[in-house]
Amino acid sequence: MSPTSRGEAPAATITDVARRAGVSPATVSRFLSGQNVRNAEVVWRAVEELGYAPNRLARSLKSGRTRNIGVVVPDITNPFFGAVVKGIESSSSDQAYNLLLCNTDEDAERQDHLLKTLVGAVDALILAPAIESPDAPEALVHHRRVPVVLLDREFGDGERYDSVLVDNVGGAQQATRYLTDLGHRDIAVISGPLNSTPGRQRHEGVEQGMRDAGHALDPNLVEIGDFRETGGYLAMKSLLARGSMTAVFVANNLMAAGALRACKEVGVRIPEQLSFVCFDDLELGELIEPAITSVSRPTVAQGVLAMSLLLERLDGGAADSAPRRCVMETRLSVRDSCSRPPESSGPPDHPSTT
Amino acid sequence: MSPTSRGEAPAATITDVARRAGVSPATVSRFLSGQNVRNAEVVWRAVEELGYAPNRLARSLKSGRTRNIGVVVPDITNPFFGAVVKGIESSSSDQAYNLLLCNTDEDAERQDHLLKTLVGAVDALILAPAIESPDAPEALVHHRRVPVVLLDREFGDGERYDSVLVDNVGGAQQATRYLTDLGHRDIAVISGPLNSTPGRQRHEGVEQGMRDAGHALDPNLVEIGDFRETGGYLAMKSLLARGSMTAVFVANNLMAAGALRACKEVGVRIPEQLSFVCFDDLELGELIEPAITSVSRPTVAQGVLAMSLLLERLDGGAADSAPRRCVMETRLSVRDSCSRPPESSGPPDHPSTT
DNA sequence: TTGAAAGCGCTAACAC
DNA sequence: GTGTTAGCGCTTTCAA
Repeated sequence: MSPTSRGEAPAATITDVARRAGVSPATVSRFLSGQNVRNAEVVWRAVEELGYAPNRLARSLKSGRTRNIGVVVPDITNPFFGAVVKGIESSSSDQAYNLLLCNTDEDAERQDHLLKTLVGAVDALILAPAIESPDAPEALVHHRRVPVVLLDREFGDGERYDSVLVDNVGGAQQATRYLTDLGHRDIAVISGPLNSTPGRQRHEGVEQGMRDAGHALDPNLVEIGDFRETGGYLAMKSLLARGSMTAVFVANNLMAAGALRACKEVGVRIPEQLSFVCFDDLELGELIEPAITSVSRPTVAQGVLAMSLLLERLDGGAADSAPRRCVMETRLSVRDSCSRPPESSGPPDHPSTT
Repeated sequence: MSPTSRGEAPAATITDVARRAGVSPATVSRFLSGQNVRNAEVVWRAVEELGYAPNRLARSLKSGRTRNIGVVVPDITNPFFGAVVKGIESSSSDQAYNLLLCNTDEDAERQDHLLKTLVGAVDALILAPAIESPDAPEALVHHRRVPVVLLDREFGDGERYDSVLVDNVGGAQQATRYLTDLGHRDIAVISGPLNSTPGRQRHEGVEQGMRDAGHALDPNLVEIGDFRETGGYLAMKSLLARGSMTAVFVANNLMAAGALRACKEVGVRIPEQLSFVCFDDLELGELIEPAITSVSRPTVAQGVLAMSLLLERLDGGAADSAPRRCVMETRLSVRDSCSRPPESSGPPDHPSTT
């Protein structure tokens, strides 16, 4: 009663091939792994005729290696991670590794679950931890034998893994100084979660930048977001309702999109009424009016680097060397979203009334 | 000479647990699968103490099932597919399936390679084929036993798989009629590859819409793009150089972004000089000036549906029923990128000179 | 060069 | 309820 008899044959095994070729399974195995075999011709034909493909599961069980690499990111729809993944992909495919791409949705619990199921299914891991993870997740600690590269974010307990990071402090600091140089002093910040590496470091960068100019961050002009669009929107709404800033720094692209939406909704004109800088380039950045000045960083290159660190641990000799920490540089891309503060806020260097 | 001795112990096996608990491996296996066991307490403790986790490879080899689902998309950075993946994820996690997300980069060869390595590693597949695939890839045909759901695109040889699609013809047609109703007649089209389902169908929809209004598509105003940003940019550039259209329909979001960039570069004002419609909403759509009128469609919901079709084949009873073809509706989201054509192009209903 | 045999870790009969 | 046994498909000693 099966629809058609063709296509229903269970996949051919190495034994089937061996039988057909009149040799032992061992010989077929050797042939497949490129060793010299007397009847290579015959074996090859048997393989072809049966459409034989080795069972990866069995192979992995035997060898202990899966040739899979797990890639765990908090949000695959964030263009930043999308670009990183492209970088990872581009340098993994040649190496005959498969990528298991997974999304944690910034959820530590989900991440833990994911890692648990991933261990055993992958030979190595590239992990951009969810923001809520202060320490390495249990699943990771338990299985130290899998090489791990941390991406974009670290754990509080630190330097036990290879990592690929960017100079968050420097980037945010440079952006802030750009604003102070324009004459801004009342600068608002929409930061990311301070328990995440980029959230904390970018915040520090802003503080640093303010200090450089002899100012201090007004606690009343600080908002903490969640690195997501809605967080940025709400934070900006809140700032606009109560704040008196002339400029704002937003800690990532998604929140920046939300913040811009809030500005648009309220009718705040950028840069006339408010100067706007953010960390990370915005998707479709050139179409947005005005083009947003932002802290740019390598994205694809971060992925490529992460992958090459991993490959060194896997194939190369660097298996047991000390963890490496790579920090990549940022660059301020000046566009059209910043100007000098409106005159009304008083000449920066002559404190008038207060 | 190993750095530390701790953490180097090979992962505990079921036999280790059995030994420690003083029972047989089979008993441990039964305990783990929820059967009643006399010394459950003891076994449980042994599991805990050893930090035992079953080897998924061995388990899969035995059972023949991996509890992995492959998701293959042409471009993970396309927000459309990002949203679809979110939908897929949301309905898969509860079901204890892992997602292996893969990117083909619209490359048929890469896709074929991917599918080949995926077979055996997954129990099922959700596939949005690369545009170049006229027929089902060999890897798929060879392994009919894996349930497949086609997403967004079909193969030329058709209805052998479940599929989740949208009404491309209807959506494009509606958008076109919206333009003709506004009085446009010289409507340009930037289509996707005509050998892909959405490319062809959306093109047909435009032709249909033109016919409805008693017009015909001017071959001189048709460009074929590749569904990517650059393709849209180049096509628009080309149109602007030679065309005399008053409106343009762009077949997807990425090309629309490119086309808009081209317009901006050349200084064409939308909608005053050119009305603009596209298929698929644009990322950050609300921030773009003007907001672009587009054909919206379910995205997350498409993912959810695809996953539920798959789960029915996997767990449910529908294993052998006929393939189902689900076509979801689109909706025209009217925004600010269209207006009546400039007067100069002549009154639509009074053919003046010709 | 090749075949026989053992075993990777787990589960499912089958007997007790 | 439990232990024994066999085997999933493959690779890899070990002899020949």
